[in-house]
Amino acid sequence: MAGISGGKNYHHGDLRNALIRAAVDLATEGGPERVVLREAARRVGVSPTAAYRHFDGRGELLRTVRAHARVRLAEAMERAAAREPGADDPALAAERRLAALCRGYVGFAVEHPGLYRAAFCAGRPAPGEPPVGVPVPPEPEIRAFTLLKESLEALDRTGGRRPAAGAAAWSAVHGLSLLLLEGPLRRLSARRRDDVVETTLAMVVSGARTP
Amino acid sequence: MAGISGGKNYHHGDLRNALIRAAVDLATEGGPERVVLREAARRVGVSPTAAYRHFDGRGELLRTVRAHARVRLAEAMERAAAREPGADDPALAAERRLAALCRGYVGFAVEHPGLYRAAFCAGRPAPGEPPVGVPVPPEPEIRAFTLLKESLEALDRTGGRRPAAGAAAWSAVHGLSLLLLEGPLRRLSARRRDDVVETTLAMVVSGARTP
DNA sequence: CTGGAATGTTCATGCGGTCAACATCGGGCA
DNA sequence: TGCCCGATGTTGACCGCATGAACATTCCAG
Repeated sequence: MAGISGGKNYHHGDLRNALIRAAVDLATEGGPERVVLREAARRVGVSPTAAYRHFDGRGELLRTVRAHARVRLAEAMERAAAREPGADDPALAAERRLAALCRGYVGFAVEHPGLYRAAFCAGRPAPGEPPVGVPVPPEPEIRAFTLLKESLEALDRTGGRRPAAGAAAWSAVHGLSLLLLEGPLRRLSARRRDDVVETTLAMVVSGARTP
Repeated sequence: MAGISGGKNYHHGDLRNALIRAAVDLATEGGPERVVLREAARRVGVSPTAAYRHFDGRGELLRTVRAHARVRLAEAMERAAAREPGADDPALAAERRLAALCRGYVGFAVEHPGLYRAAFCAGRPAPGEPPVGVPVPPEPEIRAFTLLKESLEALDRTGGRRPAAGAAAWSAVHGLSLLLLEGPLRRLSARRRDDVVETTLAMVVSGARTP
């Protein structure tokens, strides 16, 4: 057992998790492209190749970080929705929840740009890393999307809804986040940014309602 | 003059443009991360460092490709809008144009994934490339966005419109494109993809209209 | 106790970005 | 006309990164 014994000298004891933590830190600091195997190893105080005992390579390390980031994103969305006051009218409540989830989504992206970008980085090989030949394995459901879908289904029960509205809503918040983070909408003042966010949310909600 | 004389031996004659062409090809094939200085030079048949006589480094080469890609994107949008039949009702015509522009946008992204991603890649340094210290210079207007804005202004003249609706519309098409390209919406059948696109477009149009 | 399985380390290869020093070419000025 | 300088390429070298092979160190099961 790796138990509480912690770090010996030669054998780290919990290298895998230590590397993940370091990699998540790196992603938080500079996004997925900053997740560099050697740097993670360095931070943990171990030789670069040691990581290969726990990961297939940089790709798998990055995928692990991505999974972590997706969980954090979903948590942020749920927190935002939980803060939202309820409403007597179920239709109104459904709308509010949808908007709150979206706000949580964009808020997470703005507050943790690197992590957010890591959450959706493709497994695309970076230059210097040979491309994988294997077909991409099916990915697990992304909770952030599930939340949006469920929220839209709730709206559904209170009125008409367009099919595929979930993807449309997701497109809007995802695109907005990226434009704010690294696109031409970056360096918007917080005030103007909120305007854009609210306008987009209104679009999402009204777009989901029109049948 | 570099004239028609073309390629001597030692002096290429038009290296800059040849490199740009090669780099655009690379981006078309594999997106911005495939734009590798050494490879571009290789394709042109020149030594890697020769590129430094014409570009500040990989970063500038990539920025040049990005500018090119943005122009191509705008052209695709305008072509799509031009194909759209007019309408007697100016309001209807405006809606149609907006939808057509968006369709052109997403269509370009789907048809030229690499180039599209290159169009919006941040100047973020790739690993192996030291980060630039200089503050990012202001970027020129992006024509794709201008087109959307103008289209929304036209809609405006025929009815109410929310402020910042341009950014909202852009967010939707941009996010949709990325989700289709490298996000969880990739490997959707063409049929389902069209469904999602149309639903998103409906969201954009209806969202722009509600005051 | 002890030997094999785990887990790290060292060494080496190959690719990419970039810089400095050197080679070539071509056109303008004496 | 002829030569020299600046523009344009080339070589060679350095550094970081991803990875794989071979070797070292521990630890635990038998």
